[in-house]
Amino acid sequence: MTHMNMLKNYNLKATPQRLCILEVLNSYGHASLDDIEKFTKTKFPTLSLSTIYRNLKEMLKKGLISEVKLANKKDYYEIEKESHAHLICTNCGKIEDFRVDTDTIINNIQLLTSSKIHNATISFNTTCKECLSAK
Amino acid sequence: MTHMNMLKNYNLKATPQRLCILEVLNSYGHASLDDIEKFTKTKFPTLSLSTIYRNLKEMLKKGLISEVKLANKKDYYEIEKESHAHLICTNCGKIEDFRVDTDTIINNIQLLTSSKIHNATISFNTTCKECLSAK
DNA sequence: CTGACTGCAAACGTTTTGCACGGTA
DNA sequence: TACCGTGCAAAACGTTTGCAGTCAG
Repeated sequence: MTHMNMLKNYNLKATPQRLCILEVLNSYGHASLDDIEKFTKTKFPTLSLSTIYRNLKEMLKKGLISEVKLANKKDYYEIEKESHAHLICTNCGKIEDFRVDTDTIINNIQLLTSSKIHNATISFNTTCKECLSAK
Repeated sequence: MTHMNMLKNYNLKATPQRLCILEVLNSYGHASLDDIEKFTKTKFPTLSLSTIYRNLKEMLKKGLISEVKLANKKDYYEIEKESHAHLICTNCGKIEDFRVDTDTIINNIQLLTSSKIHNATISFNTTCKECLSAK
């Protein structure tokens, strides 16, 4: 789906600024506020920080994007997609997605805790394949 | 182990302020900055915010405590303990620990990704047992 | 054409810092 | 006693807001 249509589907006007933010998120996979600011400013020198803040908030509220909070790291933003875990390389800083079958985990823990589980957030600190072989 | 000894083991002087912060973390299980400020101020009206900030930072660096970052929530702090997941009730806000066998999960993902996994961070949004039965 | 969106600047809340004093080991 | 830790006030930083002008639908 085009970013244009994504915005329309969530009832947000397709402004150049919003398209530009989605473009960063899409090409970076996971982008911090600084990433977004730097990237957008190169294409759009007048794009203001408040616009970035306002739009991230708006898109978060509508569920178009989601926020990734990691210990000892700044927050990252990503376009909403099917549930996945994050692999963070503590050596090179890279963040990768990894499909995990959360349904099985969730069912298990639901039984063990007698609670209703809505969703899971999972991340791993790693040394990635590339960093391992570089050593 | 006493809080006094915990501080000594990590080469931190056992000041009343630090003991008080550890006392909140211990009794709350998970405490936000506001929780800590409110609690400490009742026992210690002059205890300053900078002291709280400085000490949390110091204890985090030494590994005496750890930071819990949750989506749509402020940060929480907890005394470092064996690895566990967090169950967050989206109804009453309560945060509970839950022992999970991360070793099995970690071994699996290590094989699948050819990376070295150091640790896992896992949390679940839930409706807890009590909130479920209250309905 | 109209309401939603933007840029700018100012306001705001949170975290950090400098400094002089006080307390732990 | 020496040095680390504290309280206070000010500075720095990140985020939000008000407003007037602009643009997408």
